[in-house]
Amino acid sequence: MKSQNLKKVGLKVTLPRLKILEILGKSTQRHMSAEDVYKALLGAGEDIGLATVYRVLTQFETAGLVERHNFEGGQAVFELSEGDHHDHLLCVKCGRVDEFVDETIEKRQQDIAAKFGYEITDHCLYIYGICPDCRE
Amino acid sequence: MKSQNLKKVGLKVTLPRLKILEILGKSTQRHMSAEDVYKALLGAGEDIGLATVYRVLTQFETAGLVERHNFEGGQAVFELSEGDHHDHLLCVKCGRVDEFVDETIEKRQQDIAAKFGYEITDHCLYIYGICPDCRE
DNA sequence: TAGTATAATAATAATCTTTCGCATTTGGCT
DNA sequence: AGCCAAATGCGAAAGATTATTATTATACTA
Repeated sequence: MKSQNLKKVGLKVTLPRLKILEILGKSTQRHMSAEDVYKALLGAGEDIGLATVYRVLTQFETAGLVERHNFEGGQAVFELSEGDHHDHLLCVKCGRVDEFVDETIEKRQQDIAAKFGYEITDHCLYIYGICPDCRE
Repeated sequence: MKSQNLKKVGLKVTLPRLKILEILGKSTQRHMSAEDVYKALLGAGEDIGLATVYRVLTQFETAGLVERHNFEGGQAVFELSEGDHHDHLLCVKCGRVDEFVDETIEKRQQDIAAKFGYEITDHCLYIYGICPDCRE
């Protein structure tokens, strides 16, 4: 139940928040910009302001319900957190996004951070390229 | 000689371009935002517009003279390309940036891209954390 | 070396993304 | 049902970047 998630992180259960969670969960694109979410809401007949979308997404990020990614191209995108960390492969032609997990890379990152004396808070790996479909 | 670099990539040798290259090369910060470069130019007594800085940096990026990074926090940063690819460690407290190269990670990325059928055009790995100095 | 076509710059306006401020509304609790 | 704090909506504002256009500088040619 979505409302439980919200309560758990100390956020009131409001219609905008539920609808935004629903959009993020149901959309065919896992990675959506605030604008994308806003348009999807309008399309679903919900009258929710863009400012609210931004505000809510930022709160969700802080609460750990969604992750924000700064891909190339100006706007940040958000995706529902599902416990598992993963990295991204992005097609520069069609915008397709694939996800992957690689334990070797994860471990190396830990090693590197340790070598430099950093305490890791977060990390992201973006591989840009041309996806199989766009290579003819 | 800097002017040779410019000619090589088909850009006219102009004062703004030379000065921007110089700033990027001499600054103590290797990673500068367009605004940083602009301020440095003003500080050096050069009267070059911010729009020109953006335009030139974008041209340099296209020409492969500089790399643009979309770190967290809104504005893009640029650094002089020096042949060698490297990744970044960033301190979320003080903004310090360290660079590293890891062959194991590079190889794994190739493997992953191959597995998904992507032809890599670019990639970036950002590890965010707290640097040794900021950990007391 | 002067003349000319073309590309680059400056300045400003425009655009795009994101955030802020404040009046109004809603949710959670009694 | 009723209150208080928190959330929303709307519009304005802020910040980053790009576009427009008239002016200026560069590269090339004679």
